[in-house]
Amino acid sequence: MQPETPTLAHVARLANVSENTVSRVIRNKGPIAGETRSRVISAIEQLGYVPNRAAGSLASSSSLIIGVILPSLSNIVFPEVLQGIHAALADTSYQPMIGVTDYDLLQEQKILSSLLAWQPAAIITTGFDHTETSLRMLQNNRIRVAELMDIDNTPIDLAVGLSHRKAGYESARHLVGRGYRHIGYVGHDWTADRRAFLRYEGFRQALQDAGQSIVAEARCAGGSSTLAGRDTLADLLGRKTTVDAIVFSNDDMAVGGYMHCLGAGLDVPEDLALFGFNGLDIGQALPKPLSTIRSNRFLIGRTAVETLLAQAERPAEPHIIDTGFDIIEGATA
Amino acid sequence: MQPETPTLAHVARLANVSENTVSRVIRNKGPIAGETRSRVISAIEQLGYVPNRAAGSLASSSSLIIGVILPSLSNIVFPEVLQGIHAALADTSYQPMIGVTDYDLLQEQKILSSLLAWQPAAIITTGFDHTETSLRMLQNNRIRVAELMDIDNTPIDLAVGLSHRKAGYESARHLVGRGYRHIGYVGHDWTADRRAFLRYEGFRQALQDAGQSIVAEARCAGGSSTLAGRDTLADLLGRKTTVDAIVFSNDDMAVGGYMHCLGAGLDVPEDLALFGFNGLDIGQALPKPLSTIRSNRFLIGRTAVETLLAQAERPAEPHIIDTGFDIIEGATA
DNA sequence: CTGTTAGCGCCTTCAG
DNA sequence: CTGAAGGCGCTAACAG
Repeated sequence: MQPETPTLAHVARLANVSENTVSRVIRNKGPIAGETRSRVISAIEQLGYVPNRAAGSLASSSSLIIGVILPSLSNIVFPEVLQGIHAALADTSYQPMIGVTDYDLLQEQKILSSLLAWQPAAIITTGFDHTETSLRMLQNNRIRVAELMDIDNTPIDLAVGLSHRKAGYESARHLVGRGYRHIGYVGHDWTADRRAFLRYEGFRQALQDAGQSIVAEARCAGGSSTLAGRDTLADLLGRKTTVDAIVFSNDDMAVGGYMHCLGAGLDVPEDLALFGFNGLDIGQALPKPLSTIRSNRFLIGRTAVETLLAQAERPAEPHIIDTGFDIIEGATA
Repeated sequence: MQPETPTLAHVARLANVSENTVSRVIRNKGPIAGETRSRVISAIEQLGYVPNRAAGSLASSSSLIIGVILPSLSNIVFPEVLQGIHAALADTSYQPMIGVTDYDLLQEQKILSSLLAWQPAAIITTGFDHTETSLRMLQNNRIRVAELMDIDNTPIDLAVGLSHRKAGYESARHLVGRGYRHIGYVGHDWTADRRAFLRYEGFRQALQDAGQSIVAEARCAGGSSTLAGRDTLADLLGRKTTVDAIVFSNDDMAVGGYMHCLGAGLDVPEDLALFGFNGLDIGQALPKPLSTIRSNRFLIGRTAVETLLAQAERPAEPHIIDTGFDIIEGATA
């Protein structure tokens, strides 16, 4: 009753050719007579044949899987990267296989090993921090590897992202250019988020280059969130330091800061200017759109996949693609 | 120079057993002498052996892949479901393989076919709407299938979610109970989001049962978003109908509505009460936490995986798991 | 408790 | 332009 699922052999018999020919038609490889091809194609359709990917992978020792390793899904930034990856994969036969590390390098290593067991065509991961073992696995494997988000370092094969250091620098320049002279910082824990730290570094450097310094700073424990942004800004303002502008570690925190100002009756930006990072929708939907930096997450994901698929061989030299960033003027700074 | 990647045969030789024994140790299957097992394990570790999943899948005609089909990644709700799926998969050897349909059933069918080509252990998808072909593929395949989010219908195998009709009903009851008598609705396009429609239906029914009706309603074209919520509420209020409370199609829309009130100088809930759906963090970070319904997305994903993995065979009767919902009182209604 | 024997379905290599 | 042969690495079924 279960109709036996068709294999290459079934298609071949029906089309009166060898299995090999069918395989060639499917993979668009080698010369095929037009007439033969159409005969094969109609046999495939007639049977509703779908190739068994496991068999294909085993025989060719490489699969149509793209391994994707993300630090988190709760930060909307990474689903957006994933969207870009999906968009680029949509018209191909590749499928993403996903792992989430929770910002834990050992977890990354475990996931990497599971993913490599599928002999994926490429691995996409985040940042430059990996365990020794992870690095070794990646290097002993000639498959392509993309490291996303950050470009302030040398990748194994390909890096796609933006300079967080530069982005941090520019946010300070923006505020200084607008005449703010008492600039503070509100952020979250850096240990898991090296990029937030790089932005902070750039920010500090820019203030220094402008003859200023950070007048006050507060960081919460744990990751970024709107609630944490609200509470951490409240903390900082409780210290009564004179502050006229705040750079936040990202938009989540900044939106939280905005909420605090609303609740506390502070006018933004007259009483306090706010500046974020990422350019999330939620920031742009505030009564006054958030001044921030757009970080093109979708583009990062899409570009990575496009670049990886364009060339199956790992290039001799590591390659870096800067997807850039833009300042969103907004109305809060 | 490339150290040949070790296979079962290498491990077997080193441990002085047959390949089969190694395979049994790895899969924890069949009786193995303790001494043999530890010899095999140390050989595995010594070689850094990682099983080739493609070969395993081919031989067993079933893989450690869980196919996951989501309608979208831009709505934070689905990444949250994905988190739940990941959490339940974390300590297993299963890997999720993900597809995104953009709310298009034909796209779902294509993704389903690609996923099935990997002979996954199970398929997790969303809602009850599928093409005929998709249904046939799922039914001819004895693998387990979960349909998430919604339980207002009969699933193929397993449904995990909540009754959106009931949730809509309860939101109206809440508002009526609070004394609101001029209740409106602000939503987005239902054609792609059947669940939003079900909530609306329940909402309408509850008002009717209470001898009331929807005094005004506005729906934007396209999906839900904070910006759309802001603009659509503005539209509705522009009509000058008397309204004292609004039920939104979800929290994104409701947060947008809150933003409109802030900008327009309307006091919430004195001038206008707002009620959402989902219980997103952002709603709870508003100066007044949003009154809404918590929909337990993480739990839905986790429960689905746990239930699917608990039993490899599809049960005789379709099964429904209600993950429920809670009213979050909040301060906006 | 362990080993032997056959494939799983496809792709690669080599002939023709 | 097409076909035949062999094997990818693992697991299932059966012996012993």
